[in-house]
Amino acid sequence: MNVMNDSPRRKELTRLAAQLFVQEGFDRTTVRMLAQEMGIKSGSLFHHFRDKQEILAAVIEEGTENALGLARAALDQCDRNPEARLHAMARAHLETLLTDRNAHVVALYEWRRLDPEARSHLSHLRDAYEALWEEVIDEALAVGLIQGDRFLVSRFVMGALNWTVRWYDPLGERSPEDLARELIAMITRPA
Amino acid sequence: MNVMNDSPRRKELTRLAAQLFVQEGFDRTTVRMLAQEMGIKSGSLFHHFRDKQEILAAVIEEGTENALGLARAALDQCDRNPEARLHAMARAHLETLLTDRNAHVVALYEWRRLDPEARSHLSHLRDAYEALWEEVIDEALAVGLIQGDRFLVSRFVMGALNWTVRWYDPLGERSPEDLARELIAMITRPA
DNA sequence: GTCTATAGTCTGATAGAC
DNA sequence: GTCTATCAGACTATAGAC
Repeated sequence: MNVMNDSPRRKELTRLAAQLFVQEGFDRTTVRMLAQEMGIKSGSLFHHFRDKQEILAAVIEEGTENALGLARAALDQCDRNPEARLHAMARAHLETLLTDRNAHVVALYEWRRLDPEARSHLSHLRDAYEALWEEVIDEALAVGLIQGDRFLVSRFVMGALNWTVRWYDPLGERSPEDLARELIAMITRPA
Repeated sequence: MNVMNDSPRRKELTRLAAQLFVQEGFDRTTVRMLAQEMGIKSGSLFHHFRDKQEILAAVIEEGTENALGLARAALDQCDRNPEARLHAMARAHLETLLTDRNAHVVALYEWRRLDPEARSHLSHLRDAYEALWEEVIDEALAVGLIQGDRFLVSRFVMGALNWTVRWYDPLGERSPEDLARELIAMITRPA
């Protein structure tokens, strides 16, 4: 058994699993469905992952790492303007969720299906991502760009963003960029 | 078989099912768990409901009807002030979601698990509820209380509200009323 | 690394007695 | 309206050959 490695094969399997978990949900996705999507038989799956739980953990880890990396990159390309930074975070977040509906969606919507050990192992990553958000929101509060309670504002903003998965139409006319701009406009006060 | 009736017994069973569906999710809730919670054996369940799907449909119907009724009642107690009406809607929505975490949560989070027939049967109810929201948001847009695209604003607001289920702590210090006030303050422009 | 074959468990649902 | 008993199928995971 070849668990806990980072082989390219495992990466690819994780990517395919993310897709199925988004389409069907974790509970309804069977190991047979996963294996078929990967072009192998269900028994072979357990050479790469100890059990189904480990597949979920791999997907969520990848999704959160990816979101964190993209958010940091987006912030690095900004100047120190709080509105630009808020916008960059919202845009990066929406692109990880909506562009090729993948691992980040699973991280958000199937978190509760993780067993306790995996959850505590991955909570650091998740906290780091949320801390980045709270940092940017603090900056916006500090200059009066937005007002209110830091905790509530960040939860409301992330809720508005995360819920887009439920109604966004990738074939429609609006881009993730459009959504980010409208959301930031909605919550910020005119200068 | 006694399906499609409105006996008090069935109402009570629906209420208990809602609770389990919220705790465990629809897929992970077995008919045996449902039966035990109701104090009967699993076979007896199918005297009240044709199948597991019908239990879900009953819960979602009840949750949406309840939310719709409470929203209408809240609006009737308002004057015509758009901000008061917005606040009343948000508060009613949060109370159905957070006060005794019940059928409305299932309606929002397990909608995709409905089979096509049930979905099309219940979509009228759902649409009526969303229409109420868009009406109130239109009123706020008309007087310049909020700005932006009607469709996007309503989706963002409902996202912020619906996501509260994931982080709200009923034992914490904030009431649904507090949340409603903060959210409306966040999105409205000073007069 | 993938296969076949299957163990062992749990699932939704039914039939018929009371 | 509830019970017991059970069916038939689906599920995760394992063992051992190649």
